[in-house]
Amino acid sequence: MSIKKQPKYEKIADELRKRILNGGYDVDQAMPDEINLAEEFEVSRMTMKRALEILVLEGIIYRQRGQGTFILPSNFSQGRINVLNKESQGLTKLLGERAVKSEVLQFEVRFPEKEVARHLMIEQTDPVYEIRRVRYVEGEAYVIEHTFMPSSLITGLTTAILDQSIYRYIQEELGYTITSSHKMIRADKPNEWDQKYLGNLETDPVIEVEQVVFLGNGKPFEYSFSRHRYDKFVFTSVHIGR
Amino acid sequence: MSIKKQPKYEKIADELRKRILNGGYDVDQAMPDEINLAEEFEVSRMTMKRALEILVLEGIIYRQRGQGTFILPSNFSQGRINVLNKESQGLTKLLGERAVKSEVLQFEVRFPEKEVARHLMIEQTDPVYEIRRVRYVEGEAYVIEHTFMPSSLITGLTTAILDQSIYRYIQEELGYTITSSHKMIRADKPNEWDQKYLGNLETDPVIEVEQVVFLGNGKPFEYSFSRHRYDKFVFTSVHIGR
DNA sequence: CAGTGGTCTAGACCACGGA
DNA sequence: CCGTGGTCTAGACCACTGC
Repeated sequence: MSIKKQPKYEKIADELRKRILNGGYDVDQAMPDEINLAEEFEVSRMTMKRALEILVLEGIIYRQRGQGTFILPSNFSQGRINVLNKESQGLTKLLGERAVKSEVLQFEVRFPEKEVARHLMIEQTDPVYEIRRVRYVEGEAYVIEHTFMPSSLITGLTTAILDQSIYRYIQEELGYTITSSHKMIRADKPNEWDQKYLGNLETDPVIEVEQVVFLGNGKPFEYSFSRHRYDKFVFTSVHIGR
Repeated sequence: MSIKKQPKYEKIADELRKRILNGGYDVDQAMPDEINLAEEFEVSRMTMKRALEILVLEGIIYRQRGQGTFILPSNFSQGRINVLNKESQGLTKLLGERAVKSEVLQFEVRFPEKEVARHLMIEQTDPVYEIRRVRYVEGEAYVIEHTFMPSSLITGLTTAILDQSIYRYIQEELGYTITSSHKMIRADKPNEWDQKYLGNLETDPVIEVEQVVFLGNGKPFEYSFSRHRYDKFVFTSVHIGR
């Protein structure tokens, strides 16, 4: 449904990813070399390299000079919601079929503290929305979000929107693209809010994600603290190289 | 001191990173465009793109078609040790000047459980080292590591090495290169070991990192669980695009 | 030595944003 | 329209691995 023009290297990466996950290549031996793949997809070698590089960064394959390209057996199992380093979509999209509901605890406009203004790259005289929501997955509380957004940028927010997905509103109604995010992940002891709304015991830790999210025009539009139930989430991350 | 051949795009990225951090470019306006930069560094436009792409992925700059390349004000402050998504070096290197010491709690060779063998991509009949260490930074306990390594791959380990840095041994003595890692980060309640060795209270959470680390030849050599004091670490991660 | 992936080039063409 | 970054090419040359 996405009408977006997708570059060749992305289409190829998608196709190869599908093949690999469906067992289209033998795990025990090298995949076809990049020259053959380039011929098959009728692209230049550089473009094929770029497609393969995506899969390398996703941790799906590894490549070795003089040897070939090999599939990396997928590690790690589940049980918790897996928040990949490569996504910044927000819960609603992350879960797909599972029902996500929100309860709005706070929704107001005010002047930001210095720290908030700094992260949003605005002046302290530019008003921001301050929002607190509890997010429920299939009726169970999973996350408390505490979010700041510049009201001049994200206009027309209503509680009706907050009940659903802010991200969808920003992308579909306001027409912005969301391109990048900077996250800090840490653990913390539960505070009163966590205990009250996440149903946490005094001894249940929370995972807090402090995040700045950017639009395609380079402007930060969200500065938020999300406190997750420790038994429901895990954060994965792949690092390559040097 | 590194005798390694460094590609042009890395050298350029290093130089630009230095300039940006030293205030060499005005934050309020676009950096020189890629054509001019390519001329300055006497490389092709593609190579300059690649250098700039590194900085984009590091979250230092952002680029916009039709607009230019801009510096992204560095967000986030400190107080805890910052474990970047882009590193897999191990504590010793991460800290540099700060004194890191280890206390070896366990060091033996045995046959691995099924899960361990699976993550290390070996048979259950291939023996592994099982190692538990407490890592101290300036005399204070920061992390408990529980590590498995194939003994056929990482040969000649001794307690003397474990007292220092395993990674240094692998790279400098065994001559391997460490290229990538897959991490899962989660929070947990402290167990007996955490409370005993990290000096944690019953209510202090820990951050557990489950990790598989790979050598340049694609072989996993480490499967480990590191439990960090929640008040000493933070994990950062930058996500770009699409 | 042959076969692989890694780097780099010079240039074409496209897409987007602002004047 | 111009100036920016994004995609893609065809090919050269290099570096590493294993035979």
